[in-house]
Formats: sequence, C-alpha cells, structure tokens
Amino acid sequence: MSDDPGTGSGESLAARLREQGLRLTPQRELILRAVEELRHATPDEVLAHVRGQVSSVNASTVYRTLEVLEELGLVRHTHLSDRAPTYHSTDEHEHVHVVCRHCGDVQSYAPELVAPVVATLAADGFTMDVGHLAIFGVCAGCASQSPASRGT
Amino acid sequence: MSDDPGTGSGESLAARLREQGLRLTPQRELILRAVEELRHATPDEVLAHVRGQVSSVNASTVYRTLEVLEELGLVRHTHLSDRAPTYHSTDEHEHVHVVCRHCGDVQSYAPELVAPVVATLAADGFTMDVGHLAIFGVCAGCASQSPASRGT
DNA sequence: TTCAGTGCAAAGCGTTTGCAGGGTG
DNA sequence: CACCCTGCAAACGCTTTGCACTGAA
Repeated sequence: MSDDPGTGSGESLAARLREQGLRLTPQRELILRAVEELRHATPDEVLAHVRGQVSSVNASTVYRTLEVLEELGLVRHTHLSDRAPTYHSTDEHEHVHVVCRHCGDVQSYAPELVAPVVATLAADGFTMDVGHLAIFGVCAGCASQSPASRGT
Repeated sequence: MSDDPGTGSGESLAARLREQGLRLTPQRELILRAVEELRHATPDEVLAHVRGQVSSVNASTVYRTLEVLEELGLVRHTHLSDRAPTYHSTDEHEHVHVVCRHCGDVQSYAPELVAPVVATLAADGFTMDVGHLAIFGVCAGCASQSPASRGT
C-alpha cells in the first residue's frame, strides 16, 4: 500500500491525468481515495463513501471515474460476486482473490499461489492477468455446515 | 459422464427431477439439450436456440430452468465476460476456461492446469471450484498487436 | 385433482449515454 | 476561453418477481 499518506496518491493522480491531457477534479481525488480506503468496493459503495464528503457526487461520475482510474492503472477490478464488480487500489500488492461461495468471505493470496499456472500458460504464449483472478469455492468453516448460497 | 448419447440426458433429467418432486416438461428437455449442443451459451443464446423448436418459450422460463438444472448438477455456469454468464453441460469433462481479453477467444484447459492451486488451497481447508474458474489475459496472437477491449 | 411450471408484464439492479451547464488548466 | 468533466434523467441489458392459467403426475 502507500507509504506516503495523504498527498501521495493525489500527486500521482494529478501527474497521470496531466500526461493524458485529463483534468484533476475533486470528484476524482475523492473517488480514488475511497477505493484506497475501502480496499474492495463496488461502484455503489464508492458512491456511498464519497457522498457527504462533497455535496452530491453522481453515480455516473463514479462509473466514468473508475474507468479512467483503471485506464491510468491506479485501480483494478475483479468480479467477486454475480453482481457488481469490486475495485481496489493498485497501491496494494497484486493479489489473487479467493472467495467462499457460502459465507462470502474473501481472502487475498500472494500471486505465487498461481505461479505454476502463469508459467504453463506463458508456455502457450498466453499472458495471464493475475490481479483479475477470482477463485471460488467453499472455505473450511463452511465445508462442515449446511448448504447456502451467495454470489458466484 | 454419460456414455449413452441421444436419450441419455433426457432419462437422467427425468430421473433427477423426479427425485426432487419436480416435473419433466418439454421446455426443460429442450433447454438442457440446447446447453449441450451450444457448448458455451448465455441464457439469451439458449433462448434463441430453443425458440422455433417449440412455439414460444419465455425468457423467464429459461432463467428458472437453468437454475434448476444447475441445482440438479446437470449444467454449470462461468463468467466469460462482464455481461451474461455462459452455461455448459456437465456431460463434458470438467475444464478451466482461459479467455483472451482482446479477441475474446476462449480456450478450455484440463483441470490439471490448476492442480497446484487446488492443492495449496486444500491445505488451508478451502475446496476450490475448478469448473467455475475463468482465467483472463492476453493470448499469443493478440500480444503482438494493438490494444483493444473485450469483456472482462 | 393437485400443485409445479409456464407465459406475460412489470419491476429491479447495475450500468451507460446524451445533453447542457460548470469549472479546470 | 477552450474543452474536459459533471449532474441529471432517460435508456439499456440482463435478470427477477407476482400473478393467473396450464398441464404433468
């Protein structure tokens, strides 16, 4: 994660935006900070987090901004459920998501978990996107218990 | 799974439904057969395939039926794009999906591809759902070319 | 005859888009 | 002062749901 708090991400944000001829706005700063603080957040959760900090931020702004931030490489998204995607900051170390289908618990694993897979696919010329990966299954705690359903 | 073609899935369908106190209908037969024939199909594609075979099958019936068939273990689904999920028959051997983000090409790999991952997670008590896994990245062909975007 | 299953239509959720006004650079 | 960005509202794609009728067992 960031080792320079506060202005850290703000500065890289401004710089990266400028490179592309894009503009720095309060909304963009807030949305980036929200993603960093929430760790794994859906667009809706980002919106909720940002609202109240600045009077009225619109949902479409959140969607458009997350898209921009992802293009800039500042955030990434994965699909941890059937519904909305979740975004996380790239300040964090790249990680693989392991999701329990029963309790919904999400564990992060180091990329080494899938290193053999990366290697095998690389031999076929395929470049695997590790950060986007979501592995589903049933966690230890739920394995013993009764069936239930969460997102997939 | 099945080594008897033709009526095979029909019979197992009837049997499995009966076990649960459910009923066999023409729609359910057709939808199961559509999933088998299309190999990887979205609900919409299943609907299109089924229509014309029987006068008017409704979209909600397709959704409800796919849900039932999945509970019975006759079909499975994965997320090969940001949009609709794709369903496939469990008659096929279990496989892992590897998707190119640029050209959208989908390759199937044997489960052994992720065997090390399964083992590592199993050590943590986590039972991985291999058939649901979708791995994203860039294929050999697209790696050399210019950027573009497909589903994620 | 019973009750699961179906079609239909409306609603729901998450997301995208067109447009006009506003604010950054 | 040009043009990117925003808010607003409508539209959109996919899926779910309520309800009355139909048909499998």
